[in-house]
Amino acid sequence: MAGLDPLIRTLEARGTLIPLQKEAIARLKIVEREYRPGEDLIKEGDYPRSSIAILKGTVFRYRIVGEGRRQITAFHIPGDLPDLQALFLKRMDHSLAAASESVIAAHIPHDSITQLLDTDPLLAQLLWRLTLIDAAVFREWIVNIGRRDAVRRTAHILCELMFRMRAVGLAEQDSCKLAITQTHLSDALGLSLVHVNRSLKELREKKLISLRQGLLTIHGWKALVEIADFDPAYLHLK
Amino acid sequence: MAGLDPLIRTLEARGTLIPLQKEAIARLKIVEREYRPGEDLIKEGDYPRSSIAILKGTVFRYRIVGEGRRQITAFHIPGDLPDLQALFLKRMDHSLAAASESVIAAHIPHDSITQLLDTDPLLAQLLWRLTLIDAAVFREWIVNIGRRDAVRRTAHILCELMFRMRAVGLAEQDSCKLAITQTHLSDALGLSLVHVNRSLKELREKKLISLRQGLLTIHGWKALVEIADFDPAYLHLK
DNA sequence: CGCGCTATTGAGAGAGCTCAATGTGCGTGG
DNA sequence: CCACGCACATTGAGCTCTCTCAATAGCGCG
Repeated sequence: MAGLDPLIRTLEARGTLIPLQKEAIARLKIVEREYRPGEDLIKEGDYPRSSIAILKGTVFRYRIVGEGRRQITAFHIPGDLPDLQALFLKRMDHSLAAASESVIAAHIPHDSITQLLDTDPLLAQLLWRLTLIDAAVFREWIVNIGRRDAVRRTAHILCELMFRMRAVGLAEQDSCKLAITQTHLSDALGLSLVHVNRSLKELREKKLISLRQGLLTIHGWKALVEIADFDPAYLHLK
Repeated sequence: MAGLDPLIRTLEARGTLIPLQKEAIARLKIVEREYRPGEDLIKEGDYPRSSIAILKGTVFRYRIVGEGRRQITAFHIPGDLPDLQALFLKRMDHSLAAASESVIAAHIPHDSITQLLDTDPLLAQLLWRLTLIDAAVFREWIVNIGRRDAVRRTAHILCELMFRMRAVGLAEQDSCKLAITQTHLSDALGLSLVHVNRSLKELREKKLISLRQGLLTIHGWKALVEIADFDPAYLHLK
């Protein structure tokens, strides 16, 4: 029963589920699999036949461009469905990988999702909504990379991650477990590793954050939000 | 009857419509409205009660950040549904404006869209698919802004726009009408106006493109695609 | 104990930015 | 029909934010 609990929490943070729907989700036949740090869950060009729900760990989407330059386009946390779009966009146009910690993912066959959608239009709407929120986050990332300098940009992504972890009950106090390295951050922010390190240093020296060994802590939420110009409206949480 | 033809062409470029579905779309009650260059169609914070189908002209989505820095997150061309997400994400988290030419937009009440979705699950899937493709384009923009230098980045967006115009029959030969200025491009690419001008100059001097008075022409498609590292897979066209 | 991954710091180089001036085309009023 | 205003495009020049190269440090694990 515990299996898809994270997914249910994620759905409830963004919409409403009645008990019957939770039961239907809990009844889904899933295959759990563990992935090593850095391992790909799906590769660009794949045609997945099931969708993934993250149960544990951090996952990111990425594309390699030019001569090995990597751009991360999203981070995903437990409860997320990072490849739901493959339900209707058959071919993967990007890859999905486990971040610095081993990841446990539930594979849900497309067939059973489709079946669920057919019988429950409201749940279908909620899943659609989830993909729309993904898109809203992508837009915010465009804004972040396009128009904020390195320190604000770094601050913004940390605000987003903490906010999302909180929304699904994965943060306690001001801390949450986030197994991402500075290399991940640099590839997500379109910055160099060195510059991310210096931006983090600046935030650290202002006593706003600490990030080490997979633990993100925000000591000065208010000031960080101010620097980042962070407005959580785009996350469309309840 | 001519009203929503651009929308039908856009849908058919990304999925299949049977005659019955086209008729249902053609029967939708719409209100057409014209917008002056620069005018907002929708503003951040609005709660739209209808969705927009662009019939003529170029539209863009944007957000203002910090001290008036604008980031454009998408361009939209005739046939596009640039605010379809508002169907399930009630509050707009960004604005929508007409580019340099007057725009004609059809307003389709959410009620009639919802009704259509309820009675036609396949059409619902196609519209869902449309929003997923939007998201794929957002991802590509993240990659473009995050990891490509100015010239490649500029080349890439021009490839995308031309490709999309072609897909809905709005390009002839190597030219298409695109009423966007260098200011729009700079806000879309996360570059300064001056630098976009210089990037365009470089592409122009290599005899690859020309862009003036709202007409984009690509003289060296192959070389441009090469420079841009452009792969249209992310547009998920048929 | 040493390898490998991640983080940190220094320093020089460069892509892209800002400020500022000039050019160009078009619509409008006299 | 011409002068003017306005929006957009172009070019020059100096500056700065961010990058790359390179070296060092810290930590966990076999």
